[in-house]
Amino acid sequence: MARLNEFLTEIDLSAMKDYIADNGILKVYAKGDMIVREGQVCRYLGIVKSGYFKYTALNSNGNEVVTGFAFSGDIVTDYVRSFLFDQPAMVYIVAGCEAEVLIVSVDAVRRHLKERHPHFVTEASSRLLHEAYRRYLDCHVKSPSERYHELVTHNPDVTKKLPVNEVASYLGISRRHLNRIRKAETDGRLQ
Amino acid sequence: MARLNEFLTEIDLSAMKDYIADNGILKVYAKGDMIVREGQVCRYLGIVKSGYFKYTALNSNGNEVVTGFAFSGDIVTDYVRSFLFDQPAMVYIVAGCEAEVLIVSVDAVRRHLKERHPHFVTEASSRLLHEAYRRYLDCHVKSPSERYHELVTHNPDVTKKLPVNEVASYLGISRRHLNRIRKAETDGRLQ
DNA sequence: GTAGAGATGGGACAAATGTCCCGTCTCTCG
DNA sequence: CGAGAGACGGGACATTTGTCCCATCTCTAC
Repeated sequence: MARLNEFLTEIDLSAMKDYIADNGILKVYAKGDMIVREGQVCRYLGIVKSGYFKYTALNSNGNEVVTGFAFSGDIVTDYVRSFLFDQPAMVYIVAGCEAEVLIVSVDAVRRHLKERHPHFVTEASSRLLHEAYRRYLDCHVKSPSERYHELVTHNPDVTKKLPVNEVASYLGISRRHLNRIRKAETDGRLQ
Repeated sequence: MARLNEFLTEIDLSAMKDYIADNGILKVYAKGDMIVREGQVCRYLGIVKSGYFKYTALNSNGNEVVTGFAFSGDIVTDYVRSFLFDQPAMVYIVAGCEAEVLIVSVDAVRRHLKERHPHFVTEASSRLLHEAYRRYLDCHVKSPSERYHELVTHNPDVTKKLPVNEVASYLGISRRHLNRIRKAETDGRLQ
């Protein structure tokens, strides 16, 4: 159940995780604290120990849109831009509630992996590409309610623990509409 | 203006392209012919010499949804599933009109790159991940008309040459609605 | 305990988007 | 030239989805 960046995917990140477990220091984030802002390069990489983070971006109206999450046990960082290319992040990474994270510097992990696990980046990028591609196709091919039902079946815990606002935003719909989808579901089940 | 898979991105694929230019054989596809179907592993990899291809998938109603294109000069193949993992494609690759392609086998390219350009996959996967991620964010953050306007400004030729149906499907909206967006645009310009 | 903040479900209405359909236009084929 | 196929723009209407709002509920701070 490892998640690098916000992709809910089954990638073997043990090389990276072991390094963090051995070298990380514990940091506590209050709700709303950010690991990185859009436009900043993310210098840290962590494993979530408690609480959760959301990845967000701003739309043209200046409203926050949730693009992904990192829960307990997940790796949290801006892999795609900061880790790979030393470029500023396109997203914010925000604590959804008080959260503990074991963090190390991106530079240190990069050095370690390059020396000890030279194929890590090839593997991780390829598998994340696979996942990003699947998600891209999902956006095109599936309706919001289809995606909601998949989320519920694959990650039942997620939909229960998170605020409705954030789930709706993640699905690309309004809170009001997610309520409608949920109501239709329970109504259907009651008949 | 290289495109690996349907991602319109500026990746240096010269190593791959040079190999195809030297070893490829020319194949002609009629409109509607497929390079690969969903569920098949794609064994070929090509450079489009004339015409164009569309990447498509089926939604839950069984309707075709366009997820990307490959135009003249672009590489066309199922990189994410077939090339990387030898897994069956999640998409169809269909000739949008009569098209000529210089093709080689995926196996041959893979062997060549592994020997002569050992960093190719790391590079290509990382950059495609970057592009796939950007697109994923776009889906979340931008409205259909915002995406239409970006498409028009970045690829004006594309929107002119393609059937309206296919552009609309690629943008994730109906043909009717794309017409509305276009009309609003010209109306605005006339005032 | 109590007041305030924030999350929640849902009503009423507005806006966005899809579906169906038609007349027109262009192109090909005979 | 004439007929049929297919792409196109857009009207009319239906459906989906968003916005605004409110009453309720829970939790926290004092």
